[in-house]
Amino acid sequence: MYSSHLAPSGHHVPFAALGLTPKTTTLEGLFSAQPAETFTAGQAVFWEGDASTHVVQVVEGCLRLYRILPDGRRAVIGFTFGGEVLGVSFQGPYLYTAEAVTPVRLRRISRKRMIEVAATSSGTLRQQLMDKMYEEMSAAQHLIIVLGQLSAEERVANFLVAAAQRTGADRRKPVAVELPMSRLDIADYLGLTIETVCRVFSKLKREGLIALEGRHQVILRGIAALLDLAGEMDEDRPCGIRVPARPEAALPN
Amino acid sequence: MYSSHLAPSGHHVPFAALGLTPKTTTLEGLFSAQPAETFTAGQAVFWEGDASTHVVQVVEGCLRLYRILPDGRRAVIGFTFGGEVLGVSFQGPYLYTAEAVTPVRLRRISRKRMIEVAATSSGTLRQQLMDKMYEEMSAAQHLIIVLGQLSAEERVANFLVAAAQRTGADRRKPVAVELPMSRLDIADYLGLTIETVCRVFSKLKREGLIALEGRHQVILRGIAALLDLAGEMDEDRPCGIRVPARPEAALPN
DNA sequence: ACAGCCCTGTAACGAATTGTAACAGGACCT
DNA sequence: AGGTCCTGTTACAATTCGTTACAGGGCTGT
Repeated sequence: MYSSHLAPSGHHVPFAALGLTPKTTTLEGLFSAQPAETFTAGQAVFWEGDASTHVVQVVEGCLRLYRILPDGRRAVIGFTFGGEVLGVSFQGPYLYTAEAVTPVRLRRISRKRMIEVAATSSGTLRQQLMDKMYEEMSAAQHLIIVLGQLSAEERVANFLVAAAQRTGADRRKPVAVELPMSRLDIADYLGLTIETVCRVFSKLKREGLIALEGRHQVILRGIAALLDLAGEMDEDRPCGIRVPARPEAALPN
Repeated sequence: MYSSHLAPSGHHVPFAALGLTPKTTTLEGLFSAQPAETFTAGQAVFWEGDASTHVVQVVEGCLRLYRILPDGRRAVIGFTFGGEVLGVSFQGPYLYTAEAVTPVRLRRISRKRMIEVAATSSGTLRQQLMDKMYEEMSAAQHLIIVLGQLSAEERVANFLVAAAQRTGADRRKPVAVELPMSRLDIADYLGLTIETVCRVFSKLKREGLIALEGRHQVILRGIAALLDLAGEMDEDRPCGIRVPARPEAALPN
């Protein structure tokens, strides 16, 4: 989401040309050697609390990541789309359940193997893993701010803009965004109710900022306005106003 | 915040006894070779957006970690206390500003050095770094759930229980917890206002669950009840009710 | 000691969000 | 085609939380 160290392949050529097993010095190399597995919508890929035995790369489709609270509430932590990698940072049990929203194709590598390879290979793979973790961390902290500080409208605007960005579409012109997940998924992700999500969608539609094409497609018309609504929290755009620390130094506070 | 992998020191003894340079195979060893720096309350250790040049271990005191939003709102991401390590997962710029709440003593290691050592040393240090990242990730996701799903009262209960746990105090008996940060810090951390935090504190006090000793100390009387209020979200206690995926498989959803 | 300031606590009010309920629309089944 | 189920939408009532205002307490500096 932040950097593009995950170079769009094109790096494996030498090894492929030699007709050898795919090189194991990049994440792509490792994953591409694995068979693709298929999951139907609603099927779980792994469960919260299970030993994190694998690292997953989604090839195609959409996963929702969530936890269930003791009282039954559900917190959706995130969504994973094709081309994205999942669960790199898990030294302990999986922190969430991953479930297919749409039919999904994915590849898995055992964590054990990943660690072995990372320990022996050159620094490239290690670097990629670290980058992935940083991305995961960035995404988590972004969500923390969305949930902690933003209003319902701001949250939805953020969600839409983030979805648009994920597709790599450029700003400034209307973009059609696929939202394969249900309104409930979105609500549980944004810490809102399904009704609030609907209401905000309707409001944005009335204001001409978006258009709804069926349940799973939204067309963003006023991206600039949406970005504005989103508090421009979309990108890593630190508003690093270096407020000189208020001189409370002497306080025991 | 979750586990206590950071054993409360007592590990360096052998090497120190030999009078050798501190071993570089553990985090503790690396840090203990660094001089302790001092920060006064309110002073920043690093700024959001800066290149993340160092990894920090807080020796004593309390840091608050926060980001400022474009419109001036402040989101406190977390607090770091003595014995805890900070910013392990930063491959890119710092994601937040770290500022001393109380006077702080800390040690720093340059990230460059950390990477070099991790690359050459045995797996121990790498393992420790990964564990730290997993902890950071766990903490972030815990906060996501607190901010996204819990009510004001549940959030405060959670905060108190987490603070108690951090001290390593055992449940079941009253614990005195130091809260060096201000009410505003707590409010910005929990996504509430200062007044709401106060109200909930008052309510918990009325109900006899806590007692307030001055502004910076809380005595938890009914930890069981607080845990209950907190939704028992305190520990990594996954309520992994393996709900068999609702058979929406056939849906295009 | 006193004034002044900041942080904190309390209460009344209002706004934002949520819950409830009723209805519309599409997908699937028979 | 008709019926049923599920998702999504809208309106209205209920609740939570934020806003505003003000009072108390501790620390600072004169």
